Amino acid sequence: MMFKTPKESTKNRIIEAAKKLFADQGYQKATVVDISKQAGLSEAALYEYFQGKEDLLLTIPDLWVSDLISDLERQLFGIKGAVNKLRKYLWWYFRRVEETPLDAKIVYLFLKTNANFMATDVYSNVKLLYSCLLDIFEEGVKSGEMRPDLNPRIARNIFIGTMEHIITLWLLRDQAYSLFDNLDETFDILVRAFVK
Amino acid sequence: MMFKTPKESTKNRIIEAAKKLFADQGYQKATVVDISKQAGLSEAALYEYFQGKEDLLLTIPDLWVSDLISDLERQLFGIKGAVNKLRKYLWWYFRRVEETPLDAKIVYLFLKTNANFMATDVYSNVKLLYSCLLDIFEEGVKSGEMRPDLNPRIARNIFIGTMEHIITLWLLRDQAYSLFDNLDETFDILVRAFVK
DNA sequence: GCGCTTTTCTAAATATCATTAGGATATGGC
DNA sequence: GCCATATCCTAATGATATTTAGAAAAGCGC
Repeated sequence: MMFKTPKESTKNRIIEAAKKLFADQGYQKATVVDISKQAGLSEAALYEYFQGKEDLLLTIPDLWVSDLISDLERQLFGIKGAVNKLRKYLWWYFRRVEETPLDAKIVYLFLKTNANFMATDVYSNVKLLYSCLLDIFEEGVKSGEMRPDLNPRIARNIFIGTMEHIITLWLLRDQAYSLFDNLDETFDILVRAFVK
Repeated sequence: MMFKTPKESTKNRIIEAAKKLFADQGYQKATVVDISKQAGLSEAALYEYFQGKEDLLLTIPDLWVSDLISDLERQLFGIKGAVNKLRKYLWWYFRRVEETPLDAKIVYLFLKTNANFMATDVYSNVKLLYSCLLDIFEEGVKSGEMRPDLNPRIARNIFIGTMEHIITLWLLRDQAYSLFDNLDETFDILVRAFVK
Protein backbone atom coordinates (compact mmCIF):
# COMPACT_ATOMS: atom_id res chain seq x y z
CA MET A 1 0.00 0.00 0.00
CA MET A 2 1.17 3.53 -0.73
CA PHE A 3 0.64 6.58 1.44
CA LYS A 4 0.61 10.08 0.11
CA THR A 5 1.84 11.87 3.18
CA PRO A 6 4.19 10.66 5.91
CA LYS A 7 1.33 11.41 8.26
CA GLU A 8 -0.75 8.74 6.58
CA SER A 9 2.08 6.29 6.89
CA THR A 10 2.55 6.95 10.60
CA LYS A 11 -1.14 6.67 11.20
CA ASN A 12 -1.09 3.35 9.44
CA ARG A 13 1.85 2.16 11.51
CA ILE A 14 -0.09 2.95 14.67
CA ILE A 15 -3.14 1.10 13.41
CA GLU A 16 -1.13 -1.98 12.54
CA ALA A 17 0.54 -1.98 15.93
CA ALA A 18 -2.77 -1.52 17.73
CA LYS A 19 -4.41 -4.24 15.68
CA LYS A 20 -1.74 -6.71 16.65
CA LEU A 21 -1.73 -5.83 20.34
CA PHE A 22 -5.49 -5.56 20.74
CA ALA A 23 -6.03 -8.89 19.02
CA ASP A 24 -3.25 -10.54 21.01
CA GLN A 25 -3.92 -9.26 24.50
CA GLY A 26 -7.36 -7.73 24.42
CA TYR A 27 -8.38 -4.10 24.64
CA GLN A 28 -7.73 -3.59 28.34
CA LYS A 29 -4.38 -5.31 28.60
CA ALA A 30 -2.90 -3.63 25.55
CA THR A 31 -1.54 -0.34 26.88
CA VAL A 32 -1.12 2.86 24.95
CA VAL A 33 2.60 2.81 25.78
CA ASP A 34 2.97 -0.62 24.21
CA ILE A 35 1.15 0.43 21.10
CA SER A 36 3.20 3.59 20.69
CA LYS A 37 6.44 1.71 21.23
CA GLN A 38 5.48 -0.92 18.70
CA ALA A 39 4.69 1.86 16.26
CA GLY A 40 7.98 3.57 17.00
CA LEU A 41 6.88 6.72 18.74
CA SER A 42 6.02 8.16 22.11
CA GLU A 43 2.61 7.89 23.72
CA ALA A 44 1.92 11.57 23.36
CA ALA A 45 2.59 11.51 19.62
CA LEU A 46 -0.16 8.95 19.22
CA TYR A 47 -2.66 11.48 20.44
CA GLU A 48 -1.86 13.63 17.43
CA TYR A 49 -3.41 10.92 15.30
CA PHE A 50 -6.22 9.60 17.45
CA GLN A 51 -8.46 11.13 20.05
CA GLY A 52 -7.75 8.34 22.47
CA LYS A 53 -7.52 4.63 22.99
CA GLU A 54 -11.18 3.99 22.28
CA ASP A 55 -11.08 6.04 19.10
CA LEU A 56 -8.10 3.96 18.01
CA LEU A 57 -10.00 0.76 18.71
CA LEU A 58 -13.03 1.86 16.75
CA THR A 59 -10.95 2.98 13.79
CA ILE A 60 -9.83 -0.58 13.09
CA PRO A 61 -13.28 -2.10 12.47
CA ASP A 62 -14.33 1.06 10.73
CA LEU A 63 -11.66 0.65 8.06
CA TRP A 64 -12.20 -3.07 7.78
CA VAL A 65 -15.94 -2.91 7.36
CA SER A 66 -15.76 0.03 4.97
CA ASP A 67 -13.41 -1.95 2.82
CA LEU A 68 -15.75 -4.93 2.87
CA ILE A 69 -18.69 -2.77 1.87
CA SER A 70 -16.91 -1.40 -1.14
CA ASP A 71 -15.89 -4.90 -2.24
CA LEU A 72 -19.23 -6.59 -1.70
CA GLU A 73 -21.16 -5.21 -4.63
CA ARG A 74 -18.39 -6.11 -7.05
CA GLN A 75 -18.35 -9.68 -5.74
CA LEU A 76 -22.05 -10.26 -6.21
CA PHE A 77 -22.15 -8.51 -9.58
CA GLY A 78 -23.37 -10.78 -12.34
CA ILE A 79 -24.37 -13.69 -10.14
CA LYS A 80 -27.82 -15.02 -10.94
CA GLY A 81 -30.18 -16.53 -8.40
CA ALA A 82 -30.62 -15.97 -4.68
CA VAL A 83 -29.01 -19.24 -3.61
CA ASN A 84 -25.98 -18.61 -5.77
CA LYS A 85 -25.64 -15.13 -4.33
CA LEU A 86 -25.98 -16.48 -0.81
CA ARG A 87 -23.26 -18.99 -1.49
CA LYS A 88 -20.97 -16.37 -2.95
CA TYR A 89 -21.60 -14.09 0.02
CA LEU A 90 -20.64 -16.79 2.48
CA TRP A 91 -17.53 -17.91 0.67
CA TRP A 92 -16.40 -14.34 0.06
CA TYR A 93 -16.94 -13.27 3.65
CA PHE A 94 -15.18 -16.26 5.16
CA ARG A 95 -12.26 -15.74 2.85
CA ARG A 96 -11.96 -12.15 3.95
CA VAL A 97 -12.08 -13.21 7.58
CA GLU A 98 -9.35 -15.79 7.03
CA GLU A 99 -7.23 -13.21 5.27
CA THR A 100 -7.56 -10.60 8.01
CA PRO A 101 -8.06 -12.50 11.26
CA LEU A 102 -6.81 -9.66 13.45
CA ASP A 103 -9.52 -7.32 12.23
CA ALA A 104 -12.09 -10.07 12.53
CA LYS A 105 -11.04 -10.78 16.09
CA ILE A 106 -11.45 -7.16 17.08
CA VAL A 107 -14.83 -6.93 15.40
CA TYR A 108 -16.23 -10.16 16.80
CA LEU A 109 -14.71 -10.24 20.26
CA PHE A 110 -14.17 -6.66 21.33
CA LEU A 111 -16.64 -4.49 19.53
CA LYS A 112 -19.98 -5.44 21.02
CA THR A 113 -18.48 -4.88 24.44
CA ASN A 114 -18.31 -1.22 23.69
CA ALA A 115 -21.15 0.43 25.52
CA ASN A 116 -22.14 2.73 22.70
CA PHE A 117 -21.29 0.48 19.78
CA MET A 118 -24.80 0.94 18.44
CA ALA A 119 -24.11 4.64 17.98
CA THR A 120 -20.86 4.26 16.06
CA ASP A 121 -20.27 4.53 12.34
CA VAL A 122 -19.09 0.95 12.34
CA TYR A 123 -22.49 -0.25 13.35
CA SER A 124 -24.26 1.47 10.50
CA ASN A 125 -21.76 -0.05 8.10
CA VAL A 126 -22.32 -3.51 9.57
CA LYS A 127 -26.03 -2.99 9.05
CA LEU A 128 -25.31 -2.17 5.43
CA LEU A 129 -23.27 -5.32 5.06
CA TYR A 130 -26.14 -7.34 6.46
CA SER A 131 -28.98 -5.54 4.71
CA CYS A 132 -27.66 -6.99 1.49
CA LEU A 133 -28.58 -10.43 2.81
CA LEU A 134 -32.10 -9.25 3.39
CA ASP A 135 -32.29 -8.21 -0.26
CA ILE A 136 -31.08 -11.62 -1.35
CA PHE A 137 -33.73 -13.41 0.68
CA GLU A 138 -36.45 -11.07 -0.55
CA GLU A 139 -35.35 -11.72 -4.10
CA GLY A 140 -35.40 -15.47 -3.46
CA VAL A 141 -38.95 -15.36 -2.18
CA LYS A 142 -40.16 -13.13 -4.97
CA SER A 143 -38.59 -15.20 -7.72
CA GLY A 144 -40.04 -18.41 -6.31
CA GLU A 145 -36.61 -19.90 -5.70
CA MET A 146 -37.37 -19.91 -1.98
CA ARG A 147 -40.53 -20.75 -0.09
CA PRO A 148 -43.24 -18.15 -0.53
CA ASP A 149 -43.96 -18.12 3.21
CA LEU A 150 -40.31 -17.57 4.19
CA ASN A 151 -39.85 -14.51 6.36
CA PRO A 152 -36.68 -12.88 4.95
CA ARG A 153 -35.83 -11.27 8.24
CA ILE A 154 -35.89 -14.58 10.07
CA ALA A 155 -33.92 -16.27 7.33
CA ARG A 156 -31.30 -13.58 7.62
CA ASN A 157 -31.10 -14.02 11.40
CA ILE A 158 -30.46 -17.71 10.95
CA PHE A 159 -27.88 -17.15 8.27
CA ILE A 160 -25.97 -14.44 10.11
CA GLY A 161 -26.23 -16.22 13.43
CA THR A 162 -24.69 -19.34 11.96
CA MET A 163 -21.93 -17.39 10.24
CA GLU A 164 -21.05 -15.42 13.34
CA HIS A 165 -21.05 -18.48 15.53
CA ILE A 166 -18.71 -20.38 13.25
CA ILE A 167 -16.38 -17.40 13.05
CA THR A 168 -16.41 -16.74 16.77
CA LEU A 169 -15.58 -20.35 17.57
CA TRP A 170 -12.77 -20.27 15.08
CA LEU A 171 -11.35 -17.09 16.62
CA LEU A 172 -11.64 -18.35 20.18
CA ARG A 173 -9.83 -21.52 19.13
CA ASP A 174 -6.95 -19.53 17.69
CA GLN A 175 -7.71 -20.30 14.07
CA ALA A 176 -6.41 -23.81 14.49
CA TYR A 177 -8.33 -25.08 11.46
CA SER A 178 -9.84 -23.76 8.26
CA LEU A 179 -13.10 -21.85 8.28
CA PHE A 180 -14.03 -23.79 5.17
CA ASP A 181 -14.07 -27.18 6.89
CA ASN A 182 -17.62 -28.52 6.57
CA LEU A 183 -18.78 -25.30 4.98
CA ASP A 184 -20.41 -27.03 2.01
CA GLU A 185 -22.36 -29.27 4.32
CA THR A 186 -23.42 -26.37 6.52
CA PHE A 187 -24.56 -24.36 3.54
CA ASP A 188 -26.60 -27.26 2.16
CA ILE A 189 -28.44 -27.71 5.43
CA LEU A 190 -29.23 -24.02 5.61
CA VAL A 191 -30.46 -23.86 2.04
CA ARG A 192 -32.73 -26.79 2.71
CA ALA A 193 -34.52 -24.65 5.28
CA PHE A 194 -35.06 -21.81 2.85
CA VAL A 195 -35.94 -23.41 -0.52
CA LYS A 196 -39.04 -25.39 -1.37
CA MET B 1 -33.20 -16.20 48.99
CA MET B 2 -31.70 -17.04 52.36
CA PHE B 3 -28.04 -16.83 53.33
CA LYS B 4 -26.50 -18.87 56.07
CA THR B 5 -23.76 -16.49 57.10
CA PRO B 6 -23.68 -12.69 56.97
CA LYS B 7 -20.63 -13.19 54.77
CA GLU B 8 -22.79 -14.87 52.15
CA SER B 9 -25.25 -12.04 52.28
CA THR B 10 -22.61 -9.36 51.82
CA LYS B 11 -21.06 -11.28 48.97
CA ASN B 12 -24.44 -11.44 47.35
CA ARG B 13 -24.98 -7.73 47.82
CA ILE B 14 -21.71 -7.06 46.03
CA ILE B 15 -22.65 -9.37 43.19
CA GLU B 16 -26.00 -7.72 42.71
CA ALA B 17 -24.41 -4.28 42.70
CA ALA B 18 -21.75 -5.36 40.24
CA LYS B 19 -24.30 -7.01 37.99
CA LYS B 20 -26.30 -3.84 37.75
CA LEU B 21 -23.34 -1.56 37.15
CA PHE B 22 -21.54 -3.83 34.71
CA ALA B 23 -24.67 -4.37 32.67
CA ASP B 24 -25.53 -0.67 32.74
CA GLN B 25 -22.19 0.95 32.04
CA GLY B 26 -19.95 -1.84 30.83
CA TYR B 27 -17.00 -3.44 32.52
CA GLN B 28 -14.52 -0.62 32.10
CA LYS B 29 -16.72 2.28 33.08
CA ALA B 30 -18.07 0.62 36.19
CA THR B 31 -15.48 1.42 38.85
CA VAL B 32 -14.71 -0.61 41.94
CA VAL B 33 -15.58 2.41 44.08
CA ASP B 34 -19.03 2.64 42.51
CA ILE B 35 -19.68 -1.03 43.04
CA SER B 36 -18.57 -0.91 46.68
CA LYS B 37 -20.67 2.15 47.35
CA GLN B 38 -23.72 0.57 45.76
CA ALA B 39 -23.13 -2.49 47.93
CA GLY B 40 -22.70 -0.33 51.02
CA LEU B 41 -19.06 -0.83 51.88
CA SER B 42 -15.59 0.47 51.16
CA GLU B 43 -13.48 -0.58 48.21
CA ALA B 44 -10.99 -2.46 50.33
CA ALA B 45 -13.69 -4.56 51.95
CA LEU B 46 -14.68 -5.82 48.55
CA TYR B 47 -11.26 -7.41 48.23
CA GLU B 48 -12.10 -9.64 51.20
CA TYR B 49 -14.74 -11.25 49.04
CA PHE B 50 -13.21 -11.20 45.57
CA GLN B 51 -9.69 -11.35 44.26
CA GLY B 52 -10.27 -8.37 42.05
CA LYS B 53 -12.49 -6.72 39.52
CA GLU B 54 -12.04 -9.41 36.91
CA ASP B 55 -12.77 -12.17 39.40
CA LEU B 56 -15.95 -10.33 40.31
CA LEU B 57 -16.96 -10.12 36.68
CA LEU B 58 -16.38 -13.81 36.09
CA THR B 59 -18.29 -14.82 39.20
CA ILE B 60 -21.53 -13.49 37.76
CA PRO B 61 -21.70 -15.74 34.68
CA ASP B 62 -20.32 -18.58 36.72
CA LEU B 63 -23.28 -18.53 39.07
CA TRP B 64 -25.77 -17.96 36.28
CA VAL B 65 -24.56 -20.78 34.09
CA SER B 66 -24.21 -23.18 37.02
CA ASP B 67 -27.79 -22.49 37.91
CA LEU B 68 -28.88 -23.13 34.34
CA ILE B 69 -27.01 -26.42 34.23
CA SER B 70 -28.71 -27.70 37.33
CA ASP B 71 -32.12 -26.74 35.97
CA LEU B 72 -31.68 -28.09 32.48
CA GLU B 73 -31.96 -31.79 33.14
CA ARG B 74 -35.15 -31.33 35.11
CA GLN B 75 -36.67 -29.34 32.28
CA LEU B 76 -36.00 -31.97 29.63
CA PHE B 77 -37.00 -34.85 31.89
CA GLY B 78 -39.84 -36.88 30.45
CA ILE B 79 -39.98 -35.19 27.06
CA LYS B 80 -40.12 -37.62 24.20
CA GLY B 81 -38.59 -37.02 20.78
CA ALA B 82 -35.64 -34.93 19.66
CA VAL B 83 -37.72 -32.16 18.09
CA ASN B 84 -39.81 -31.80 21.21
CA LYS B 85 -36.69 -31.62 23.34
CA LEU B 86 -35.18 -29.03 21.03
CA ARG B 87 -38.31 -26.95 21.31
CA LYS B 88 -38.35 -27.20 25.06
CA TYR B 89 -34.69 -26.27 25.23
CA LEU B 90 -35.24 -23.13 23.18
CA TRP B 91 -38.31 -21.96 25.06
CA TRP B 92 -36.75 -22.69 28.42
CA TYR B 93 -33.50 -20.91 27.61
CA PHE B 94 -35.17 -17.82 26.20
CA ARG B 95 -37.39 -17.61 29.24
CA ARG B 96 -34.39 -17.72 31.52
CA VAL B 97 -32.70 -15.00 29.49
CA GLU B 98 -35.78 -12.79 29.69
CA GLU B 99 -36.00 -13.37 33.42
CA THR B 100 -32.38 -12.48 34.09
CA PRO B 101 -31.34 -10.01 31.40
CA LEU B 102 -28.51 -8.52 33.43
CA ASP B 103 -26.73 -11.86 33.67
CA ALA B 104 -27.40 -12.54 30.02
CA LYS B 105 -25.97 -9.18 29.04
CA ILE B 106 -22.76 -9.86 30.92
CA VAL B 107 -22.45 -13.33 29.42
CA TYR B 108 -23.17 -12.32 25.84
CA LEU B 109 -21.55 -8.92 25.64
CA PHE B 110 -18.68 -8.91 28.09
CA LEU B 111 -17.49 -12.43 28.53
CA LYS B 112 -15.95 -13.37 25.22
CA THR B 113 -13.96 -10.18 25.41
CA ASN B 114 -12.03 -11.67 28.25
CA ALA B 115 -8.71 -12.80 26.87
CA ASN B 116 -8.61 -16.09 28.73
CA PHE B 117 -12.30 -16.85 28.73
CA MET B 118 -11.58 -20.26 27.25
CA ALA B 119 -9.65 -21.18 30.38
CA THR B 120 -12.35 -20.21 32.87
CA ASP B 121 -14.78 -22.47 34.69
CA VAL B 122 -17.61 -20.61 33.03
CA TYR B 123 -16.51 -21.84 29.65
CA SER B 124 -16.56 -25.48 30.65
CA ASN B 125 -20.04 -25.00 32.03
CA VAL B 126 -21.19 -23.36 28.82
CA LYS B 127 -19.82 -26.33 26.94
CA LEU B 128 -21.88 -28.58 29.18
CA LEU B 129 -24.96 -26.52 28.47
CA TYR B 130 -24.35 -26.89 24.76
CA SER B 131 -23.23 -30.51 24.73
CA CYS B 132 -26.76 -31.41 25.68
CA LEU B 133 -27.85 -30.11 22.28
CA LEU B 134 -25.38 -32.40 20.60
CA ASP B 135 -26.99 -35.32 22.42
CA ILE B 136 -30.41 -34.27 21.22
CA PHE B 137 -29.32 -34.10 17.60
CA GLU B 138 -27.57 -37.45 17.85
CA GLU B 139 -30.70 -38.96 19.28
CA GLY B 140 -32.76 -37.43 16.49
CA VAL B 141 -30.55 -38.94 13.83
CA LYS B 142 -30.42 -42.34 15.49
CA SER B 143 -34.17 -42.54 16.01
CA GLY B 144 -34.86 -41.58 12.39
CA GLU B 145 -36.71 -38.46 13.41
CA MET B 146 -34.03 -36.41 11.67
CA ARG B 147 -32.19 -36.96 8.41
CA PRO B 148 -29.73 -39.84 8.58
CA ASP B 149 -27.02 -37.77 6.91
CA LEU B 150 -27.36 -34.83 9.31
CA ASN B 151 -24.09 -33.96 10.99
CA PRO B 152 -25.10 -33.30 14.62
CA ARG B 153 -22.22 -30.95 15.20
CA ILE B 154 -23.21 -28.75 12.28
CA ALA B 155 -26.84 -28.82 13.32
CA ARG B 156 -25.82 -27.67 16.75
CA ASN B 157 -23.75 -24.83 15.32
CA ILE B 158 -26.72 -23.62 13.35
CA PHE B 159 -29.05 -23.88 16.31
CA ILE B 160 -26.75 -22.16 18.80
CA GLY B 161 -25.69 -19.54 16.31
CA THR B 162 -29.28 -18.59 15.65
CA MET B 163 -30.12 -18.51 19.36
CA GLU B 164 -27.12 -16.39 20.25
CA HIS B 165 -27.75 -13.97 17.43
CA ILE B 166 -31.35 -13.41 18.42
CA ILE B 167 -30.36 -12.88 22.03
CA THR B 168 -27.49 -10.55 21.23
CA LEU B 169 -29.68 -8.38 19.02
CA TRP B 170 -32.28 -8.22 21.74
CA LEU B 171 -29.70 -7.17 24.32
CA LEU B 172 -28.11 -4.55 22.08
CA ARG B 173 -31.57 -3.14 21.43
CA ASP B 174 -32.23 -2.78 25.15
CA GLN B 175 -34.83 -5.55 25.33
CA ALA B 176 -37.35 -3.34 23.64
CA TYR B 177 -39.47 -6.31 22.52
CA SER B 178 -40.10 -9.90 23.50
CA LEU B 179 -37.62 -12.63 22.70
CA PHE B 180 -40.58 -14.81 21.79
CA ASP B 181 -41.70 -12.66 18.87
CA ASN B 182 -41.49 -14.84 15.75
CA LEU B 183 -39.95 -17.66 17.74
CA ASP B 184 -42.42 -20.26 16.48
CA GLU B 185 -41.69 -19.31 12.91
CA THR B 186 -37.94 -19.37 13.48
CA PHE B 187 -38.13 -22.76 15.11
CA ASP B 188 -40.20 -24.21 12.27
CA ILE B 189 -37.69 -23.05 9.67
CA LEU B 190 -34.82 -24.57 11.61
CA VAL B 191 -36.60 -27.87 12.12
CA ARG B 192 -37.27 -28.06 8.41
CA ALA B 193 -33.51 -28.12 7.87
CA PHE B 194 -33.02 -31.00 10.26
CA VAL B 195 -35.91 -33.41 9.72
CA LYS B 196 -36.64 -35.46 6.61
C1' DG C 1 -18.85 -8.67 81.96
C1' DC C 2 -14.03 -9.83 80.20
C1' DG C 3 -10.20 -11.28 77.57
C1' DC C 4 -9.31 -13.50 73.21
C1' DT C 5 -9.77 -14.56 68.39
C1' DT C 6 -11.75 -13.94 63.98
C1' DT C 7 -14.31 -11.44 60.90
C1' DT C 8 -15.31 -7.26 58.74
C1' DC C 9 -14.27 -2.87 57.70
C1' DT C 10 -11.83 1.82 56.78
C1' DA C 11 -8.48 5.49 55.61
C1' DA C 12 -4.48 6.13 53.45
C1' DA C 13 -0.59 4.56 50.46
C1' DT C 14 0.96 2.52 46.07
C1' DA C 15 0.91 1.19 41.21
C1' DT C 16 -0.66 1.34 36.70
C1' DC C 17 -2.06 3.61 32.91
C1' DA C 18 -4.77 7.06 29.88
C1' DT C 19 -4.39 11.70 28.83
C1' DT C 20 -2.40 16.54 28.66
C1' DA C 21 0.96 20.46 28.85
C1' DG C 22 4.61 22.64 27.11
C1' DG C 23 8.46 22.63 24.63
C1' DA C 24 11.96 20.54 21.18
C1' DT C 25 13.08 19.10 16.55
C1' DA C 26 12.51 18.36 11.88
C1' DT C 27 10.66 19.83 7.22
C1' DG C 28 9.58 22.79 3.39
C1' DG C 29 8.87 27.41 1.22
C1' DC C 30 11.06 31.82 0.60
C1' DG D 1 19.50 31.57 6.69
C1' DC D 2 14.80 32.08 8.58
C1' DC D 3 10.05 31.64 9.45
C1' DA D 4 5.94 28.63 9.73
C1' DT D 5 4.14 24.41 10.30
C1' DA D 6 4.07 19.64 11.19
C1' DT D 7 5.73 16.17 13.97
C1' DC D 8 7.51 14.50 17.95
C1' DC D 9 9.28 13.98 22.94
C1' DT D 10 9.89 14.41 28.19
C1' DA D 11 7.54 15.11 32.06
C1' DA D 12 3.46 16.06 34.55
C1' DT D 13 -1.59 15.09 35.85
C1' DG D 14 -5.46 12.49 37.08
C1' DA D 15 -8.23 8.50 37.39
C1' DT D 16 -8.65 4.17 39.30
C1' DA D 17 -7.38 -0.78 40.61
C1' DT D 18 -5.03 -2.92 44.33
C1' DT D 19 -2.48 -3.28 48.88
C1' DT D 20 -1.25 -2.11 53.53
C1' DA D 21 -1.80 -1.42 58.31
C1' DG D 22 -4.52 -1.55 61.50
C1' DA D 23 -9.27 -0.20 63.83
C1' DA D 24 -13.98 -1.57 64.97
C1' DA D 25 -17.20 -5.21 65.59
C1' DA D 26 -18.81 -9.72 66.35
C1' DG D 27 -18.58 -14.19 68.25
C1' DC D 28 -17.32 -17.05 72.22
C1' DG D 29 -15.49 -19.59 76.14
C1' DC D 30 -15.14 -18.32 80.96
